[in-house]
Amino acid sequence: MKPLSIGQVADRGGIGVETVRFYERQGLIEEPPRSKSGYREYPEIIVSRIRFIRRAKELGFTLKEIKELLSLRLDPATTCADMKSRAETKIADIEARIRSLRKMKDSLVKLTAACNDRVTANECPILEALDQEP
Amino acid sequence: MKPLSIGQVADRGGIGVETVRFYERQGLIEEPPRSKSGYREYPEIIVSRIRFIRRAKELGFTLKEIKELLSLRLDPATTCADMKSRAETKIADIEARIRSLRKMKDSLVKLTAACNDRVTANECPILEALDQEP
DNA sequence: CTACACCCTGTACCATACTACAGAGTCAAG
DNA sequence: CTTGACTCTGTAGTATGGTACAGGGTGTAG
Repeated sequence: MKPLSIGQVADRGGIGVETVRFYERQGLIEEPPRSKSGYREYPEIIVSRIRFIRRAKELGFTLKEIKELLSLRLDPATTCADMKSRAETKIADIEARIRSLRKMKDSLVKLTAACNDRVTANECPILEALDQEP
Repeated sequence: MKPLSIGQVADRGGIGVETVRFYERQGLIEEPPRSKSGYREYPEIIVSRIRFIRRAKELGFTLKEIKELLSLRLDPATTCADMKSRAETKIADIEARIRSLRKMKDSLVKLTAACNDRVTANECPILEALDQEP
């Protein structure tokens, strides 16, 4: 089991070398031991750690939240219920963002529909709407 | 029609004084004339300009996009169809973001459902999923 | 032995949309 | 005339998630 260089870790994790160092600075991955010349020497396990980070990012977690998830994972007192609760909070969060985006979309759809009604007129309903009183 | 001070403009527009200056630096509002002591003196119309910015932001446009909308508005060659096309691009954009969020949500919902199935087990399906191979 | 890829630290930079000063000048009320 | 609120410029900081050097040292293949 030879230790991995930072470049090998980056490749296997599907991220950049700079990003690995960035995650280290952010406390998402711990500082690995160094070779006598100062090179970082990673155990294989770090790759799954990076995969964890990537998957969690895909699920909408921020790096700050992922840091918490990672420390939860290491804590033997963490229960499945703890993780579930985090996931549920994030679900609520995502739902709120979806609702907000849907509101934007609905307004825009209404405005473009109004455009269709008066293709010939010079005044544009979109510009008019944007000038409305609060 | 007395000119408005930057503070009055900020109050009426519902934004901060620093933000008014920031918008000026960003080219979203033009530089107003100055009093003999160097104070900015705004015409009333600037307030609707700021309202325009605020409403467009609420619709999901970035400041950069809003800057374009504002210059389109001033250009007499701009047609309602131009505005409609911008709005449609933004709608597509918002829909993509909604789809992406929904994907995240679905994955999280599945994971929390898996949690329910094995409340007694020690291993957590969420942590397991995050450790999966790419 | 030389070339070239890789690694090191530290710092600065990208976009986004502000926000917060410092240090100075101005305006209006009492 | 003083006091306090307001304004000025310019710069720097906030959060987010990286990316890009510069200017060195290291490791290995031919």
